Amino acid sequence: MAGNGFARDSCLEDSDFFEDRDINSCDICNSHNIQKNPEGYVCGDCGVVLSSLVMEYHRPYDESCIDHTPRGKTQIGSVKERIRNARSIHLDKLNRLDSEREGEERVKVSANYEIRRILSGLGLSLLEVKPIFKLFWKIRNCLQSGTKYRSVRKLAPITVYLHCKLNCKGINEQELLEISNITKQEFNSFKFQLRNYIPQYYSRDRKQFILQKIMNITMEFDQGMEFYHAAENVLNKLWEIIKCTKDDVVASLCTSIVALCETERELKVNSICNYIGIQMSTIHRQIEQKIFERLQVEGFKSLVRSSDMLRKVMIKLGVIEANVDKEPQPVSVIKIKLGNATQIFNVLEHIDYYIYAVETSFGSFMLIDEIPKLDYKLSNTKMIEENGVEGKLKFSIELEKYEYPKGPPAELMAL
DNA sequence: CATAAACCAACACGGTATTA
DNA sequence: TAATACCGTGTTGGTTTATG
Repeated sequence: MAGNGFARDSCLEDSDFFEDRDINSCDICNSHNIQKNPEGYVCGDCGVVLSSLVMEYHRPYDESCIDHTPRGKTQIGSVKERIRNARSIHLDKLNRLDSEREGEERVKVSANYEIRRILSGLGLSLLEVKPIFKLFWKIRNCLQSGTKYRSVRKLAPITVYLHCKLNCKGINEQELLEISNITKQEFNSFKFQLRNYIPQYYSRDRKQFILQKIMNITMEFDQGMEFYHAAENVLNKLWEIIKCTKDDVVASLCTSIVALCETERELKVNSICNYIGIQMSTIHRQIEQKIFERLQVEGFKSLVRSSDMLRKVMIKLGVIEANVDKEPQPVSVIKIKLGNATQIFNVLEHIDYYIYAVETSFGSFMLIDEIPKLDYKLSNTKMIEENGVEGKLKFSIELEKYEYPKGPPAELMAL
């Protein structure tokens, strides 16, 4: 019998031996009146509980016993015994509960191990293990058992990634995928599902993360705080237009705009892209689409060739300051066409802060940020340039006739 | 029948040859 | 060597299909 399907259970021989053993006499009085109850064998005459157990405990649970089991748990009888027992269903349940608990504990250990492995593989600080594990456990408890992302090998890298993103720490997605046991498809499809488990991921403060990147770029190219603040300004002013892409791209876009708008143009867009690890063509397309096409500024040739034009647009939008001394005053008229404005409550921001979705003449919506103090009861946008203090050019948007949004789209002149 | 996985289309992004 | 053009690949987010 021994050595059949249960060969892995090293105690099988013992249990067979036990089953066959003759328990028909009391250890003390040698009476043959032996009663069996669920807990053990009792002598019917003297009431002594016999040392022979109804069930064997193959795994010692007594502290004085040395625990040789690799999994370190107490097993309730052998498989055979559990099946034969009258209360086998109950025992089975207990056993399952027990192994479940063990499984969860094993997951905890291997998750910690895996998180450490990934962090050190990426050269990140191991101080973050605890919060990452917390996040891991939180997500895991949201996942139904049987879901494939519950496995440590898949969930751990995702959690590390999330933690870094949520805490504004740089993380290289490619490296992460390389050292972890998860495919790109799985990683991405899970990222897509994330909003169900970690809603704050989608409302996280991306700006902070991007600003960190901008700071890195500033330091890398010795640009000084002026450059940083200019890029920060670009980020804030154009946020609603440029935000729909990766954080890295937004950071490089902001710095590239500032670099292109500088009259000397010492800092090359190319080198920014190389540093961040994106392609220059990405910035090219971003500026072409997000800036020129969105604002319907005609005449974009290519990234660097159109940098003068970009500078003019930025000055007109009040994103960067005009250099009054050297700069010839802009002559060309830049038209920004906007349709009807609709007021949207922005849940992510302060309670009395509104952004406006403006339908452009080509159907899509453009969001205008940073106009919180306007009287939004008036609509039909009209952009008016104001001469503010210190010769700075500043725009405000006047909203009229909000009650009649069906009127013809207003063509706005930003002059 | 509910949920996860696979599929798909649009478009964002990256690689590279060519050009200035 | 930087800038540009072009095209292949990757990503996204919704829809359909499979599965238990």
